Amino acid sequence: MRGIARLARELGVSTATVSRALNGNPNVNEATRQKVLEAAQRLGYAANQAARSLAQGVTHSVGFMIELDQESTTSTDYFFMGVVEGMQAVLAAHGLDLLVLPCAKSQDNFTFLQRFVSRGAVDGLILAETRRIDRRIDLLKSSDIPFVTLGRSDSGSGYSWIDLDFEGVMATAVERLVRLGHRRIAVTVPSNDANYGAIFAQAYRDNLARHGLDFDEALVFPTRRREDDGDSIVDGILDRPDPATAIILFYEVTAIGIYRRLAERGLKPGRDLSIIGFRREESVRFLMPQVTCFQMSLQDLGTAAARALLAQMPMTVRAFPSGIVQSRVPLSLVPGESDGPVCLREG
Amino acid sequence: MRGIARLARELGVSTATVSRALNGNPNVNEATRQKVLEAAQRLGYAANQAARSLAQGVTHSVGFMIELDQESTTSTDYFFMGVVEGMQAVLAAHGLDLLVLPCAKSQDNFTFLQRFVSRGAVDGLILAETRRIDRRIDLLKSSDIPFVTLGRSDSGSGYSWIDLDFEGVMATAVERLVRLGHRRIAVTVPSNDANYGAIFAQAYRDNLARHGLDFDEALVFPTRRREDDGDSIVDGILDRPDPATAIILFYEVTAIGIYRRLAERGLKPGRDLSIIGFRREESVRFLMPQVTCFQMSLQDLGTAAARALLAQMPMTVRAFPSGIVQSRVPLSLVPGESDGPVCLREG
DNA sequence: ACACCGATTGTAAGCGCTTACAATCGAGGG
DNA sequence: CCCTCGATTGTAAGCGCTTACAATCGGTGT
Repeated sequence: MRGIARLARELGVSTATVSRALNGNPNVNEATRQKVLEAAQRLGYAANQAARSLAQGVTHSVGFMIELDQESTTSTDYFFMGVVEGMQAVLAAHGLDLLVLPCAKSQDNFTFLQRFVSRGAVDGLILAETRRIDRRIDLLKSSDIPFVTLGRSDSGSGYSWIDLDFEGVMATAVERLVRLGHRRIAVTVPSNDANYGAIFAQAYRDNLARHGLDFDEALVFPTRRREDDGDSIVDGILDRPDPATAIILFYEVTAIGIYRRLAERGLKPGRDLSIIGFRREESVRFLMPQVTCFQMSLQDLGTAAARALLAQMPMTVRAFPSGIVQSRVPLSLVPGESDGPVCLREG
Repeated sequence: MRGIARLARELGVSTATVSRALNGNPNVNEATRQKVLEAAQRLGYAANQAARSLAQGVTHSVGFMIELDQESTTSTDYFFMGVVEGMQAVLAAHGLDLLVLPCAKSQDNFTFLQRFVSRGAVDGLILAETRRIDRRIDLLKSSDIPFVTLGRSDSGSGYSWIDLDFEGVMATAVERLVRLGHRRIAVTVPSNDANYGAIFAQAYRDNLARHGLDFDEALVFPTRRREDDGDSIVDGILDRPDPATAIILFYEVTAIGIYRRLAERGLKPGRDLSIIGFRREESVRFLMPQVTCFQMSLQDLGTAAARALLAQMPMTVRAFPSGIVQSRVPLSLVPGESDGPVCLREG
């Protein structure tokens, strides 16, 4: 005999009483509860997870699905750990375990997710790297499992998401540059299929318009998250009749290549070309002059996502309202020396 | 009625037959199996995880416990993603799910682990950041759950571990520097309580001895994984009667601070001070001159750990021998320009 | 024609826990 | 002193799946 039955026999009570005592059920004599807890402690007993889930119909755990991208492993990860930290803290406070579920880029992320969902392995899900069109969202919507996505998609609106405030970032960046006298502002956008690229690009257009600036397709540079697009960008910006005087980077690392190319051409970042990076990255911290960029708390992003999830989960106590949450976490500007007043030196 | 029973009724067979068909049991008529599979597919059926685990006594999942260090979140993560990728691939090929279990630095990692173990939430475990003395290892040894640690500990030897080949790295580094004429070689070691620090330091002493060099406590610098210990290191090395001419860094980022200080003193890395870094890092890729360092495949580390775990799990098919595995994954030297022949300029 | 056998399927007993419902007991009310 | 009621505990029916064991059936050997 094992498990709860053993404990029960040991104490001369029924398994029901043990179960109640362990689960904080109020219908147990306090003295009895103490005896049970003591014995459980002494025998190192912990309820079997599977049996519990089966009987209760819930797992007390939520999954955070991430995708492992062989190519950019060294980068995305760095992003997630902070986020996971925030999530974990909030979920743990509500008695939920966070399971990070890594999906290899090579396998179909839809099938991967489906397995966990249809098997009832988790009570809730958080998705990362949302696509513009993402079947996973439809899947989750049609199943009845609570979920939150990190990033918006175009898959309708009846669900919760948390995203970065790309619009706010872009508004601040453009306004800052305009104040400094810039009228021709270039931009880099991610070249992958994640939705944030489209959002970032749209925010760029919107904010140019807001300041009465013309949009020029030639000033938009798709980049990957690596430092070596500097040459084409710098040359593309400057070697034209109406060169741009500033650029906003989606990936801050791009600054490295740009700095390099500027140096080769005898130009100085901040004077001959103003540069504003988006999300602050570890590997760029040491670049001089420091890149003006935007910073955020990854932990906050995580806690926001966790809370948005909890808001949909059936539970008795909750420190915040329930329902659908759609919000953008703000980033703050970290001024550097990579931007400055437009340089009046004429080509 | 739901689950397997529904499927069974739908098909006019017993639940036992459905279960057998779904689980690849050979005692099922092939035609029947096809019908079952087709129906399951059609109805989007997948066996309930909890019920399955309860009945079988196994979960088909393994946990990878990592610790979230608020301070170094931005760094360690980057390490894990590659590792997770390797693990996931191997485990998935054996029908196991990998669950990454994040433990907040603030909570007791022993209790955290214990919960998952005693609740039977996973069939196997992989531990990261092993301490010299690590109660978790004793816990796992006394429970009967298969496990592997990333990193050695002093907790006996009857268990599997995978570690980096610190000894090999140090041997190569010292030998390289000795060949270049260096006789006074400094070292930085991590200042935390993980076991690898002690191992690295010991390997340093051993290899100095091997080449007949004296060990000097003053040339050992504890550092954290950040760039700003450069001043004290450079000054500590050079402002002494018998300055060191080379240094081996545990954390490659330390090179950034060192370069900076060297520059301030009008000195050049590779000429006035030879520098060899340990594990190659993203954020140092752009430092000039490039740091000579050691590189490894994080994926390989992950696959090695996963295989070592599988070697202990009860299973019928396995592509490699079972038993305890203790191995070190090698790193390869990436020559840069940060080291060179000892500079004969006399103080 | 009969016992026997392998292939296939069904029956039913759990796996360890939760929980609706019944049972018990002592106290307070009439 | 009997009845009702609240507090506490026990009983037992599942939760959805696996699997040992029994049952069925068509074919074989004699």
